[in-house]
Amino acid sequence: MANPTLPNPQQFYEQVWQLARQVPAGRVATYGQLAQLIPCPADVAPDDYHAFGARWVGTAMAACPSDVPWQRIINSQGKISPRPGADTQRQLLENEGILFVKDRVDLKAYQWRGPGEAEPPRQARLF
DNA sequence: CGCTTGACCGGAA
DNA sequence: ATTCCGGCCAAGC
Repeated sequence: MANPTLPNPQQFYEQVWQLARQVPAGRVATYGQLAQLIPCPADVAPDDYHAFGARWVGTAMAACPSDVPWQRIINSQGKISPRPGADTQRQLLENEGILFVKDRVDLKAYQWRGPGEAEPPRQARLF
C-alpha cells in the first residue's frame, strides 16, 4: 500500500453533493458541518479528516453539479467565502429569505440542523 | 513530473 | 474585533 489518502475522491464528492441537496431553502450549512456529517473514510485518519475535511468539501463544491444548491453552503464564520460570484450567492440566499447582517448570517437562526430537518420552523419572522 | 493555488477551520498574536 | 499561521489534499498549469 502506498499512501492513498482518499481511495475515491469522486465518491466523497458525491456524498458532499448528496448531503448538500438535502439542505432546504431558507437554511444554510457550513463546510465543516457537511464534513462532520459525512463519515470519515476508512483509509483516512480521523484526525486528518477533522483538520482537512472542510477543505475537501470546499473542493467538492468547486465542481458541484448544477442541481446542487451550492449557495446554501457557507463558511463557519457565517460569511460567504471571498470568490467571484459571492455577490450572486448572497442574492440567491436573500431571495430564499436569509437575512444578512454586515455580510454575515446568523448561524444560530439559519444553520441547517442536519438530515431530517426538512423545513425551517420559523421561516417568516420578518420585522 | 513538479509547483502553485484553493468555495476551510481553529487556535494564537 | 482582525490578521497570521499550520495543517497537508486535490486539481490545474
